[in-house]
Amino acid sequence: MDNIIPLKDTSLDETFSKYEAKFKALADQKRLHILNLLCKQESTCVCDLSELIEMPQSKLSYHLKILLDAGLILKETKGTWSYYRINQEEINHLLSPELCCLFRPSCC
Amino acid sequence: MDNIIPLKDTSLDETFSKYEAKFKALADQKRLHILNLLCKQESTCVCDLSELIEMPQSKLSYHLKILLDAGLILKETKGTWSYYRINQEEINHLLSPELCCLFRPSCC
DNA sequence: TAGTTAAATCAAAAAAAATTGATTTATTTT
DNA sequence: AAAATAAATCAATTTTTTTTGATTTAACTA
Repeated sequence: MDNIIPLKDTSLDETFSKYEAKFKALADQKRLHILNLLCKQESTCVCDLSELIEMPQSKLSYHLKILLDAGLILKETKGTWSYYRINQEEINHLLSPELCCLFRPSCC
Repeated sequence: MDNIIPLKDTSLDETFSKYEAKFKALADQKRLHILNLLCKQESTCVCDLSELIEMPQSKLSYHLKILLDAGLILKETKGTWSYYRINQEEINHLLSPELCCLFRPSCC
């Protein structure tokens, strides 16, 4: 019968760890810019986004993966193309209504 | 007559830059833990916090400075002591009501 | 006043994250 | 089928952030 009285609050640690990943994903100008563009675009493929944001493809893919892993965006693959869009629900759970406006189409 | 039609939206860049700093401050487990503790503590000096969180003083001061520079906490100095407390207003502007609960005393 | 304590800062080292250009895999087009 | 395109991944490098322990400055305390 171990761990009846845990020495530390593990669930709180896990909570912090979870949000750390999400805030890390948000903690970058380029990624905030990507999120802002994805808002206005419905669903966009990497090559179009790459032109829009003026960023080389491999670099963009790197940043998209970080946003995807954090659950802030969603991906749908059609053939060779990957279409990304914002995960509005997740953004809404995370950010203030006021801030959501930066990352929500036709709000405010 | 320069810059009548700016090539880029500078104000949006500035906005992203501002939030980048704030999210960077939030993008760390230890700092989230500090914020959570400061919520429950009213106002706390570094030495007490250092014991609570089991973190050496210089390391704690480093992280407190990051939170302070981002405007997420406030500092008041009394003699040799520095008392830190959460900047509730700023947190509320930034995070969802649901998330604010993690960093707000007696909420939820 | 001398000794102690609080907390910020510093410089060096370690760790983590970002950038770059090339490669790979799969798909589409000609 | 061959050439071209989309996008993920990789390895090497660069940049940024964090950690560590020591030092400094100021203010308490005995």
